[in-house]
Amino acid sequence: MLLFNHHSWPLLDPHTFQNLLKACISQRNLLAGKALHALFFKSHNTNHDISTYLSNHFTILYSKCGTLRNARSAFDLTHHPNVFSYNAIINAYAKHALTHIARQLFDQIPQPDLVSYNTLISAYGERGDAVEALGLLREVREKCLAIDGFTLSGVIDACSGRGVGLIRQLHCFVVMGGFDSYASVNNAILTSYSKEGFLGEARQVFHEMGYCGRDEVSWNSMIVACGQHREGSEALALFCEMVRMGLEVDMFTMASVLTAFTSLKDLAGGMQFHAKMIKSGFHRNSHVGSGLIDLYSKCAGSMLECRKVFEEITAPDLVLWNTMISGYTQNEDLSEDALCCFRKMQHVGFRPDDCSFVCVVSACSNLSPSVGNQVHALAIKSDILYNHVSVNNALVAMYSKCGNLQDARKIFDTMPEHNTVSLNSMIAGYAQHGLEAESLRLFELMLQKDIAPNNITFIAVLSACAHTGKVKEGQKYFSMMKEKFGLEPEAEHYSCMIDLLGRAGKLSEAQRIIETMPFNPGSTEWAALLGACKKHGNVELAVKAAVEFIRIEPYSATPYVVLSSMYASAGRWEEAATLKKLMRERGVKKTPGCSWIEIDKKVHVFVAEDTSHPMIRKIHEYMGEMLKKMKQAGYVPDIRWALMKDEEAVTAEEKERKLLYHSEKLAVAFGLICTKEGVPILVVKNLRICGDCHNAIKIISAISGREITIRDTHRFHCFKEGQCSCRDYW
DNA sequence: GTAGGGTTAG
Repeated sequence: MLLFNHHSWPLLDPHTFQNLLKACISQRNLLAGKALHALFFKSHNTNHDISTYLSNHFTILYSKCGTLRNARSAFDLTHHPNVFSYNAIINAYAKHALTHIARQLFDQIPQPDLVSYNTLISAYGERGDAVEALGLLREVREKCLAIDGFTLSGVIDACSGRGVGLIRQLHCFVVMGGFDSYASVNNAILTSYSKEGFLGEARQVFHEMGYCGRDEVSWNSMIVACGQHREGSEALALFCEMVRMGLEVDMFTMASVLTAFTSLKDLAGGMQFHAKMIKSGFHRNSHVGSGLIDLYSKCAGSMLECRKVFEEITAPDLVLWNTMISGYTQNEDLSEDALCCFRKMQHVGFRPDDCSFVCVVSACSNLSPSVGNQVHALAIKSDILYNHVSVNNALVAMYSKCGNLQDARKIFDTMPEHNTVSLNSMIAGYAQHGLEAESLRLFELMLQKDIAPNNITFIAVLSACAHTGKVKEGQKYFSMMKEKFGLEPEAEHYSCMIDLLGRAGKLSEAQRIIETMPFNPGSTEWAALLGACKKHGNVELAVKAAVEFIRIEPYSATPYVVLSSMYASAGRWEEAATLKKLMRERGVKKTPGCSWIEIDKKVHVFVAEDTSHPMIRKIHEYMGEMLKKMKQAGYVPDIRWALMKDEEAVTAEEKERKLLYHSEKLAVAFGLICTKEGVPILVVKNLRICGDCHNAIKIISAISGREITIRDTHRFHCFKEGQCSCRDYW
């Protein structure tokens, strides 16, 4: 665009120079801008006004082009920075998530104008800091500056995710102030309603905008809202309408449509759409690519496909990398790959942002605790914890999943502020560890502090009640959900209620829930009922639950295994054998039990009766000795838990020996051998802990004087001085 | 000189 050379500079009059710089700014032409900057230094321009004008505009240029360092030095060289260049540099810091520096600069502006306020509000909006954003809004009003659409969309964005009540208030404010004709404001309101789980309200905003009041962003936002609420066909209908109306369809639209397919788990539809996009070249776009990667990782579980998509992208951006990391994270077996991807991303020059950390930290929940510590250290070094509640939340969840409730609480107590997710993570952490009193106390605190609970909060609260048999409380919270907070219970809440009632022995009430719930019950609900039947020995209801379970998930071993062991316990051997035969014929395979433990940053894996570990002889010897002591302390092996192949005729002694070599016992024994007196032990298991192991480890904890924690697929069992944190209610 | 639409935690 700029054809000149520096020799022509003396001939370039200041106004032409100004115009050229303006052109650089509007076209974001960094290269030409830098050339102009070099000329500016050589020019020794004596006109003070023009010189000031130009200095200010160089700050704006660099800020817009995203080169923060250049922007800062241009800003520092400006003797009289005007409000324009202040605003530009504040925005640049905000875009780099350096809100505290943005704030410092804002405080230096002699007379901040509305744009200054808007810029800072949107910076707080980006990090969801409602308190600061609302404070600034108040200031704007006190100064009698006229609020505009930018102000409000920033404030709404900041308040998004803090409960629908706040959004309703803001919506009211918008209508009263006559801002409901601003597309941007309506778009922000629409999105906030959707994020809070209120699709109806989002839809209403969209409809009230009318065709003339909408812009492309409105359509895209509504498509995303539908996708998030699994209204995929509505999303697609909107997309078709957009095309029919001749509206511009861009990368955002494409990405939005993809979220609809993903939420519907409609892989085939998504793939067709992918094919169409290949024809139009959209598939090379990073925005669209992240939608595609999300689709393939969530619906196909195929990271291979994701990698193919990734390789097609012309200019991968940070979001694309984050989506890849998140894809690996969602697949528990690929947590290591998530970590690799995180490293690679940094290697090619991307600085991980809050999202990257959130994804990688949650992958660490499936890895050894020391990896989590390392990533935590990196987060501290990257200075990301101060600014991002989300990363702190992920750390709380990671530490509690890794069995380290103390560190989880430490982070929770030191984080700069709490939001709904923070409370959810901590409440769920306590619930998983069987500390329901702490869980419920925190929930009450949440209500006192006016932090709005959401669907996830209630899952944690209800599961805390279920884990400890607090039926009445559970029922109270279940009805509170809808009555007090307008939250519609989802399938998972019904599962919790079935679990709560079932475990407490109220089987018919649990059955009634499953029969009357407003969805078709899935395998989770039947599994909860089946588990309850096993606990309370109701074979007839168990058969019904198992049949339904198998109908939904024909290849899951759970219903077969549970039901056959129930038959065996009831002495109904023939039926137990028939079931096992059926299982074989149908090719249903039982997942082998497997436990792991980390010693000196190395993970040791044990499979039941596995003899491949180099120290296995020593472990067996140790267990033999331990068994003697255990028996003296009153341990009676519960051979019902020794699941044998039906054709094997086995003696009680053989069964006892098999029990002794269950994976969790081997891992615990290994831990006891390899660590010093008094060091707590953490073992992770891929299935639920077996009843005999539960009993045995209680006794081992007393004999060895150690704290032993087992994390199974349902919860934590923390054994100490002969007792388990679950108080045997599991 | 400033916004709202793609990825993320429980």
